[in-house]
Amino acid sequence: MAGKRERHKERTRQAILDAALRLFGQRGYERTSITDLAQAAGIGKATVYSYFRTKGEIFLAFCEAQLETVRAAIVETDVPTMPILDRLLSVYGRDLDFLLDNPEIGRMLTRETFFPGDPDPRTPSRRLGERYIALLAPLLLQAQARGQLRRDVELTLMLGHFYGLYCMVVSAWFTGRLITRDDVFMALEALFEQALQGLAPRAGTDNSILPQIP
Amino acid sequence: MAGKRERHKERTRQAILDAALRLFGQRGYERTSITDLAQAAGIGKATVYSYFRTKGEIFLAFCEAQLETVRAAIVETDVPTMPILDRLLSVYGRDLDFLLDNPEIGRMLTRETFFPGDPDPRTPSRRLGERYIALLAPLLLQAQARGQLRRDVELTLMLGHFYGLYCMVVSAWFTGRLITRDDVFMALEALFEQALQGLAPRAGTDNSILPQIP
DNA sequence: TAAGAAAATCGACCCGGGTCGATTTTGTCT
DNA sequence: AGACAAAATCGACCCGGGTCGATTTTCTTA
Repeated sequence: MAGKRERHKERTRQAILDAALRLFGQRGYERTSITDLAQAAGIGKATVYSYFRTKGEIFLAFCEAQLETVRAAIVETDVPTMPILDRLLSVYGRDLDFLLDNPEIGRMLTRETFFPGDPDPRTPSRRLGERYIALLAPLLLQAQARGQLRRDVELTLMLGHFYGLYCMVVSAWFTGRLITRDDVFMALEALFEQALQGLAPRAGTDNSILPQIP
Repeated sequence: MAGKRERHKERTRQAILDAALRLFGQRGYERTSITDLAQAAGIGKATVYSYFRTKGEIFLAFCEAQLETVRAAIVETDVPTMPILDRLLSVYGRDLDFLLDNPEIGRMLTRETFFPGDPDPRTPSRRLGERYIALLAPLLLQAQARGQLRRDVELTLMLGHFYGLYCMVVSAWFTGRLITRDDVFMALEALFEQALQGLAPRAGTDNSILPQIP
């Protein structure tokens, strides 16, 4: 009988995550103490720390489970034949919906994704970023192949471009510059369009009719 | 004699900030406790809290002072006649230098600027964002007036665009995807160029020679 | 199955951020 | 000057995240 210990550990770990799911959802992250989690999981406080190194790590594990759902919905509703702009908006739109529906979690999660507190690069928060890349890279590659995107730009940079604009929009929501889902979504759309069209003036745009000042 | 009390309060406040400047710089933020600050400022611990609401607020006050220097250098070296791309790079380059030279402070500061922990919008971290806007808006307006930027795009959106890309680059540094100052700077330059040129294919670019796949 | 090693558990504890309420200082009014 | 109110100060305390080391449980192997 190989791995009775393993199975037991796995069950305990899951018990902690279950407790987190329930308590975080119920009282929120801040108002849930490690002791609470330990009690709900039926173990001692110190034992929690032999499963997770910090409270934040529990939170991230909790988030990964949540995001699994969101991501599933994303790939499900994605329509590969649509223009890249629509596809991108649809992908990020899902994520935005989740954030706006779960403000407290959303705040912490975004924060941790873009600017992880722990400088150590082998921490779970990195996986969140990687997940994004894995999700978006194929979209962009396809769009490149179809001539909807420039081919002379490194994939990473293009990915970073859209990712950065998304980050900006979320940040604006964070800081109260954008409030409703519509505000946020429209800003994202406008920025993505700008990214595709470019901010430098193009011939034929009405902005070129004004005289140029040297 | 109006305001003896005021003057005294001001002096105490300054004493705390001086202590912060010294101790944060010496031992770092995390390793400096409120008690340390209080001792160094020659007051009781609880008194600190009648000047600042949280430790983070002290940090932000400390940062504002630091950034004052950086900002001064920025406006000083800015050359209004240069192309907008160079001006933007020069502005953000200053900031990047500061971040890279002061990693611990830089990490926390950026984090707090983009994703403030306190949801309350009247907190000092907001001022950091506002400062940015005040710094960049004139640059962009001038560039618009000179025909270097599209005129049919709202200023806020354009500002957000560059700001977002900057955010992305800093985030990539944070998460160890970009390491050296050169990495970071080149990425920023590439992204800004993309922003100006657009990511959609343009006639005359070598990317259009490949066959298009419907 | 008994002994000893390795892993898991947990209560007691440390530490630091933040609060409370009693006490002192300062300013005001007569 | 003296009495009174308002503001400022601070030591003692609370709370929660995280650690330590002694104790218990499980696995190994002979």
